Amino acid sequence: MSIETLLEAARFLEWQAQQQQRAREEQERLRLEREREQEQKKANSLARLAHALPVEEPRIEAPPLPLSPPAPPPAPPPPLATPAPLTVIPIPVVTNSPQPLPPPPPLPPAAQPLPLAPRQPALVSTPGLSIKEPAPLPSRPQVPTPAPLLPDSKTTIPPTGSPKPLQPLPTPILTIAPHPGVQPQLAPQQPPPPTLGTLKLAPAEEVKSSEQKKRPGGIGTREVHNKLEKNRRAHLKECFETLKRNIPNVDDKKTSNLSVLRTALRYIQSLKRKEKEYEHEMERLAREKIATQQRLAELKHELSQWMDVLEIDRVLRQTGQPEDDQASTSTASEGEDNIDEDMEEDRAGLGPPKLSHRPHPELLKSTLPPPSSPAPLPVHPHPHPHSVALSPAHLPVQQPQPQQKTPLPAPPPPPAAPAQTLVPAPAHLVATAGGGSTVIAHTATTHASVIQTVNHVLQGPGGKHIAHIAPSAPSPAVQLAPATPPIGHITVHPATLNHVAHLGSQLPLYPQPVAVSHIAHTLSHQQVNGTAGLGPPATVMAKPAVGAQVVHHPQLVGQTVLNPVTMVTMPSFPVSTLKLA
DNA sequence: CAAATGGGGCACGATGCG
DNA sequence: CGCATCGTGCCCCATTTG
Repeated sequence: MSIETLLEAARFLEWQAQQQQRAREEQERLRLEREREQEQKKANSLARLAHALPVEEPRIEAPPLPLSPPAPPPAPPPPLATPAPLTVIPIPVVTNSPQPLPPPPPLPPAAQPLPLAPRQPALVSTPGLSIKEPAPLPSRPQVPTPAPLLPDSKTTIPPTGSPKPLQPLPTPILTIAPHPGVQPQLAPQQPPPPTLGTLKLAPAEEVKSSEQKKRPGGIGTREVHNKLEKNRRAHLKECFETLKRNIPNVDDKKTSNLSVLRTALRYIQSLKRKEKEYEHEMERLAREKIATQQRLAELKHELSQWMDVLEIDRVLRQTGQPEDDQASTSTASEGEDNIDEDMEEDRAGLGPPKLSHRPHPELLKSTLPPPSSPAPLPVHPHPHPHSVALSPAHLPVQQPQPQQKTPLPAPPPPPAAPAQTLVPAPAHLVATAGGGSTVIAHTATTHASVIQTVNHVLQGPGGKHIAHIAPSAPSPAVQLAPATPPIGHITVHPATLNHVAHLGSQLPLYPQPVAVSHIAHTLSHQQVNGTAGLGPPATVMAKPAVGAQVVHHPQLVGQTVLNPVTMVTMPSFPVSTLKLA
């Protein structure tokens, strides 16, 4: 026999088994009905019922049981495989055979089957059989092939010697079916078969019969239940596998279900911890963000305030001293004129023109020799860091000299170059010295007030203005905000100082003209102080004593400086801290 | 409405395997 | 020996039936 034939046989058996099962189910139903009827009709029905049971058994037995047990041993897998499905099926075959007799042989001891057998075939089997008969018929020819296989597994079949080869199978099946304890007895021996759970009338066990009655569908109750249970376990296993796959660092093979659960538990706990950590981190970042935003808002607010003050200054200038502007511009000296022109040019190109001038009257009053100054120097307490206008103001003052008068030979080296230091550094405070020498103290931040101051200084009659800027510090002495960074630069030193320039009240005056000898630049706060950044800015301002701390600017030495200006780069400080001297 | 019935799940014991 | 698998009994719950 080829494997194919075996397979075919197996298929056939399977199909047959299915049909048999159906038939069996129907038969059982009918049987139950009959039994009821019988019970009702006959008081003695119990005994008869017992008879009936044996008859049924043979049916069931046929395919399934024999197959399952024998299957493993016989080499032919295909037939074996079939058995599994067949296990459910068996009955039909028997039923088909009009003669229940075949089954009885194994059962003979019971001897009861006889009466029942006839009934069933007549009642149940007939209808069921009638339908299914066709199937069995064809099966018969094929059956032989499978039959041998099965028989191989168990010799029990031959003994049955039933006309149908399939029948032998049933017998073994019966053996399988037995009650839990009986299972081991696979042999077609009689006792097991009767025990079939499906058969309600297990003679020996009344209790079981009652239980079985509870579940009429019962043929396969146990089997079905086993199947379901198997599925459930399979599902359970699958779930464990899934769980295992979702847990990192788990050996697929080593881990038992228990270890999987433990590992999963640990993993979940670690995840929870991480989650908490991340939450804390998020909260921290959120707080940080809020704080930063608040800081930003404060800065913006501060900025707006500065802008307001600046605006006020502008208004004051425009309204209160229009004349001064005109005067200052018109009265500039020749040299100053040139400078003015330069400044104007610069303004045009670099910054808003209007911010350039209008010193504050108070400034002039306080610092200048009162009456003489036609153009008061504005002191702008508000060093506006962002005002663009300031830088241009400086540029004209300082750059023009090299450019116009005598082009400087070479661009000064980055650190020492006056041009660089001067130009970029926004003027903050300006102190002017009469007679053309001017000292401009300025912060690193641009401020329109500086421009204005410069303009005034330059435009003032004879360039002899003295601008005094003093911080709002309690003492008259110039005090810059203590925390302010060091003074940036003193960029230009007048070629000739005819006038006294000073910063604050403490600035020493130059009683006499000073010969043009050098150009100072880039004096740091510390440098001016003579101390390494320890001294407060205010004192620095005063002490620079302008001349004392000067550094030579070879490029500018000997050049004509019409309107010498000394600019001191000062750290920006709050406007509030400054006040006009 | 109570009992019967069916489905699903859990627990236990038995068995096989590494 | 531990673990997985299987079969089975029992229980609980929802639905059906009388």
